[in-house]
Amino acid sequence: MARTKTADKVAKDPTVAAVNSPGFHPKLQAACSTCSLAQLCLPMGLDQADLERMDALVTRSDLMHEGEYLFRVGDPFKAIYAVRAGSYKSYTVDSEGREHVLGFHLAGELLGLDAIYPEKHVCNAMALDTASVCVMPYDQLRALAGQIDGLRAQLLRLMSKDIADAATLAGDFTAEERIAAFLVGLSRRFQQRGFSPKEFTLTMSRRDIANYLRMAPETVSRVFARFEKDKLIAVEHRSIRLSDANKLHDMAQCMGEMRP
Amino acid sequence: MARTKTADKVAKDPTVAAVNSPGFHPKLQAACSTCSLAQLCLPMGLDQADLERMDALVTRSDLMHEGEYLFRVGDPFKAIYAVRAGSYKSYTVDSEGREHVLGFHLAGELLGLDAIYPEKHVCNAMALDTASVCVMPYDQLRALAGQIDGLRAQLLRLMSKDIADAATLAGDFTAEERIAAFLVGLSRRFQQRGFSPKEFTLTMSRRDIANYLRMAPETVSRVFARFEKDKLIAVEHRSIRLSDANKLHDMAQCMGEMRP
DNA sequence: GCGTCTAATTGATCCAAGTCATGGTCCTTC
DNA sequence: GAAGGACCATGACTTGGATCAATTAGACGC
Repeated sequence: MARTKTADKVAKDPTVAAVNSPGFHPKLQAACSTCSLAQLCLPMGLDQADLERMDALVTRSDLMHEGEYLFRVGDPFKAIYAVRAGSYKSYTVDSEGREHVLGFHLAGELLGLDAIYPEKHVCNAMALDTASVCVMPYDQLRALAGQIDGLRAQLLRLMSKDIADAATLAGDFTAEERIAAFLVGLSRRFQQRGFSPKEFTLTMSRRDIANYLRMAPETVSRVFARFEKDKLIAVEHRSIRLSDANKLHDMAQCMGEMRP
Repeated sequence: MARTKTADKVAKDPTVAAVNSPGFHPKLQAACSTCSLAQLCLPMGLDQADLERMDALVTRSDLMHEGEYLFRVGDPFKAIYAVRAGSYKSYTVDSEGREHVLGFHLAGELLGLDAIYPEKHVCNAMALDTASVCVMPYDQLRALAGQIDGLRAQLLRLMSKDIADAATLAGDFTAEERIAAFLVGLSRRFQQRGFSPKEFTLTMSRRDIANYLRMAPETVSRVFARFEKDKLIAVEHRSIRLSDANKLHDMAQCMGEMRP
């Protein structure tokens, strides 16, 4: 069945929209020049002088807690965000009240790129755990991207990647293929961030995973159970161990890379 | 059922890869400064002087015929293309041999953006009818985007739009919702290009539409038939008349905008 | 420690859409 | 203009995964 009737209502009560709320005043300088994520993030490849110019425009948000919003649909678009720590999900709610998870965002990944065109946010971004972001005011970022070739190139690269990844996700694949690709993609992303690619903890609920992968939460449970029976993974609550990454990789192969 | 087993093999024989083939030498200057599509395309909003700088880097391709390739998976990424006339489809073929249509591209729309990150093409782009493109060598384009604020802004806007559109398409919707959104989206795009939003001709086959929308070709036929019975549309071969655009729009509402 | 709440699992049933099969229509091509 | 071949439409049947229902397991407050 194509559409999950379970693509259900928003889980959490709308709590504070941390960054755009009136009481929020990011003041802390961030420092791309000393950030361990710089090689995954926008400053990739910049030299020391250019990193310092980045530092001048980037500020960090306060710590946000699970369920808090970074931005909401309709908020004016002011800045691109880079996840500094923790993780976020982005999602929309359609006119039928169904929720659609667009992505999960880990440290070093950008949020808000889809708001450039309409100049307002078109999705909600919610912290999945204790998290924070670097705030890059778009006008300033765009201006700096005019001056620094490497920054401009990397911004375009990262947007290009988002386009390709979204297109892959849109493809027609079975539940098993999608889940395998999801796990393999997460594994790779954790590895890039210096964590174990074999064992990691999911910060998102089964419901969010299901919603992201266009299936019912029950299907996620069942496929996890089947994968466990087939000794591909070991699941316990939200911690996952990939026991047979090769087999999983084969199953995910058809989707190529995926960036959940 | 999630995956269309009918996500079938490539339809046409691989014919000449027109632009990247050895014999292809685009020489004709294109002229953004006099192009009627400039307000939809990359040069949107540029002044006369900047348009002339665009003219200097843009060349036009020869006319291509139905079934010819603009680029193929694995081709080195050299340029972004803007559709000048006619239409293209972009698609991948996965490791199981299933075809996945990523999009249909009309005049003024860009092709090749997903190749920036990997520096090679990750999909095939095939002409659906007699068509041509403007060729914008990426290195030069990126350099010029550093110098012209409006060009940089528009490039980022268009990529932002692609990200949002791909995410929408990835969502979980019924066959009827997806087809309604497809028709409404096409209608709007034809209108933007000065054609009737009520009556237009599909350049793509039912099979391509189905593949793009993640369903079987039979489902497209059946939904078309149902829409016709309900007096929403009138179909004859590949020409479509939207008889009740409002109703269609309501059905598509849940997907927001869509750019097939 | 005990009640409450929500997330997750598991089983039973159902249905939207996929698959298979047939026939029709419109091109080409020789 | 006959033969071959894409397309496309439509009916009959099947099925992957959704839905519904019941149960269990943590998490949190008091």
